[in-house]
Amino acid sequence: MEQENQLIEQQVEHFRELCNDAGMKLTHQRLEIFKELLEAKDHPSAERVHERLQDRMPTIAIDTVYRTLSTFDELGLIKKLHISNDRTLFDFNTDQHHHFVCSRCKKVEDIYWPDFDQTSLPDNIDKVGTIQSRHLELHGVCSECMEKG
Amino acid sequence: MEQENQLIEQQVEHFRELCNDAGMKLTHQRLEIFKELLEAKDHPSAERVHERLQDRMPTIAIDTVYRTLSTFDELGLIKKLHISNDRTLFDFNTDQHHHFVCSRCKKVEDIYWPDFDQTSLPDNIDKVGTIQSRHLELHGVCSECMEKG
DNA sequence: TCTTAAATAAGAACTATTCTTAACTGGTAC
DNA sequence: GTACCAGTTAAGAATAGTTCTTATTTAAGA
Repeated sequence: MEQENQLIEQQVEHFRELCNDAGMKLTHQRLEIFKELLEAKDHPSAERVHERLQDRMPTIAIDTVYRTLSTFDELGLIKKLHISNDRTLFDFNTDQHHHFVCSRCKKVEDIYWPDFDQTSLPDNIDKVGTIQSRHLELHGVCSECMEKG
Repeated sequence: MEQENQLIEQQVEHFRELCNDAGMKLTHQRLEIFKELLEAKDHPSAERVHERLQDRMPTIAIDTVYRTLSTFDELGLIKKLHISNDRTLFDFNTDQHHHFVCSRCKKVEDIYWPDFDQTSLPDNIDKVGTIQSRHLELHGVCSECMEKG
């Protein structure tokens, strides 16, 4: 518990610096959203994040959540996911990884595949442009849904 | 020209069978949208498809375009693309391929990478679920945008 | 030609997201 | 500590892509 608090304090300090470097105010709202994403292990929508903040910040506006998540995305703290077009999901895992999407329950799971990350792209890719990132989306049926038949 | 017409006639015949097999009426609207997608080499939105049909079918409703494209998606004739979350794009290329997305001009280009298509997925992927398809998204800056500086 | 279930047009409705505006606040200068 | 100000927020209106509702039309089989 001591260690955990210390770890969080470190992260908050890191966030404080980030805000400072970006010339951005460290607001209560931004800090709480930042703390929330430290704990999230899934890929929530903005609405879901807003819901989770209700206990601590009952008056925070959904607009603020959208705005803050977009800001964090620009800072590289998180990534927007465009899996289905009805809502944007947010990924708080900044390690290089990919995604599995269950076509039944719509669950999204992180996939690590370092071997693939290191393979070089097709030769003729230069003609297309300069590649900055690669993201693989695997679609199928997750184990839980498979068991349910 | 003779050959071209013949080729289109074959495709239309193929479409007629598809409708028949699916127990679906071959309507004027569906046929025109099908013909349109035979020629499209890009990744248009539903609105864009609707625009392109204006000459031939000035009274077709945007709703019909959305409905028909969804139907075609379910039939496997086309694929919905969720690149950015502000609009769904449609991919009329049914060959196995991937996509490059330019972060500046937002252009989407098809990428073929058969070697990757044949590599087996990570060993522990079975734990996650049964994989049915893979789709790679490469992000970067396209050659045209690079030249512009 | 008749019948009927399916499909369409038109526009209303819906929903995720962004915008507008007035009030508020973090950070800095005094 | 206090005052100031640019940046931020809350609230709700506005926007835009997409889907729904309903009356009308049509493809396809009898």
